Amino acid sequence: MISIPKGMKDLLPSESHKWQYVEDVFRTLAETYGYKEIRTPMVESTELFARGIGDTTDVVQKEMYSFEKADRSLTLKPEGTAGVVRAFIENKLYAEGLPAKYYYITPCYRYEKMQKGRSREFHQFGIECFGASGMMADAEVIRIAYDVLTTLGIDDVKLKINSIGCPNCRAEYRKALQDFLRPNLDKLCDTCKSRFDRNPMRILDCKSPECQALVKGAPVMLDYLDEDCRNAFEELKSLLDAYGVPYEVDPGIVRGLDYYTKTAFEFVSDKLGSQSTVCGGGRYDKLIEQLGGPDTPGVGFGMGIERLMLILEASGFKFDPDKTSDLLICGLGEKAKIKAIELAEDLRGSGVSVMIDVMDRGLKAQFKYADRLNVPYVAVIGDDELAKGVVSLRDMKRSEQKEVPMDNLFLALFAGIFD
RNA sequence: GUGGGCGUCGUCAAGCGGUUAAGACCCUGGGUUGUGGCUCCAGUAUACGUGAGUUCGAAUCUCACCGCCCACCCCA
Repeated sequence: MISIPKGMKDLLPSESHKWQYVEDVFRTLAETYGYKEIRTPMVESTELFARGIGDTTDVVQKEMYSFEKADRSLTLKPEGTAGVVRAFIENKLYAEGLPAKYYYITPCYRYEKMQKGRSREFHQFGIECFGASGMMADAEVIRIAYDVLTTLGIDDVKLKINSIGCPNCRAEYRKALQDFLRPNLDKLCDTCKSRFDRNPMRILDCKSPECQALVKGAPVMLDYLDEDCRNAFEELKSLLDAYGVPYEVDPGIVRGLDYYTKTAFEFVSDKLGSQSTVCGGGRYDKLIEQLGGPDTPGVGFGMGIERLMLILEASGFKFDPDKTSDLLICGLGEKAKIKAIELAEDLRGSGVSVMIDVMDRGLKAQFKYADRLNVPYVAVIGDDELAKGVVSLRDMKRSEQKEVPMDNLFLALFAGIFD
């Protein structure tokens, strides 16, 4: 047997309607806020991610699915933003006027060890808003993510926000933090020692108790924001208030992708095991320029669909039952089968979902089949019905049956003849 | 890359050194030749992850490998 590669998962028919529902909620909401869908390729130049995400990040250093083809290094997209930015620049979409507002639904690939809420292929939907430097955009982006969650009935996810400043204030903070930690450098855990130079901010949310203790009283990024960044953060908070989005400030939120500036946020849930983030995002004012575009600010988020599903399952969300068809037509005998096909085609032309048994089974089996698949109506055509020009239409829920003229089948189905 | 847990029919799940390896669900057929869900009966299945070892004898004990899950790390 050839089995599925590790870290991959089939989305089976019994689950797909749930995904369709969730994706539809997102799509609809994004468009409600004026965002348009953009679809970019699965495969991009490796360099796009190396430069965009940052070549010191874990994602780029050890998690990318990269391969060589015709002397080019290509990579399966590990996240959604870089591709959208590339498309924005390459197609000169900035010439169409700003802001540019896009949403996407895409698979992403990261070569990681699997656990709850984490797989090597995962799906993400997200939005990007390019061109706005003010916090109105950040607040709107966060509001949309919040809207998706609440529309899906999720009320126990917490929003954490932070500002990680601009390159200027961050450099200063970084120094202050390193000065604070340096005396105890050798007491930090091994991973944190290696973080000290590379990314000291990560030490702040290390889980080892020793590091936690050493980090107590460390300087906080928020205290090192320059005036512009500080004002922006204050403005963001009041705009979120205006939108009615509850949040808590968490100085520990540090996004793992290098391109973030100022606003950083996460929606976290306690239903996800140790992978608590269902949605993450923030502002990236230098990314577009860094990738060769005009100096254009941006802000966006990505939401993990698998993780969203885990939350929905855990909170007992009731999806609409998956209904296969509206009607099953049973033709008994050769002539009746032909008639069944004609009727079925006719109804399908009117948008009704109709099934006909293709296994040549007995009537009883066909009724079982309809029952198993939750088909609400069954129409039987036998010799009697053929002679009279009717079908025996059965309402499966009520266990009631009536003869209906063949010409009237469509009307009968929607006129509530069993009422 | 580093830890921990677990692998018995399609699914759930007994069994813990000697059994024809239970049971339930699912599926198929039947209980008046054209009617489902409930009930009754019957039927189908190459189920002990793989390979060695211990033993008269292994699903049951040992080891290795593989796979799955969870945690560290990182993130959606």
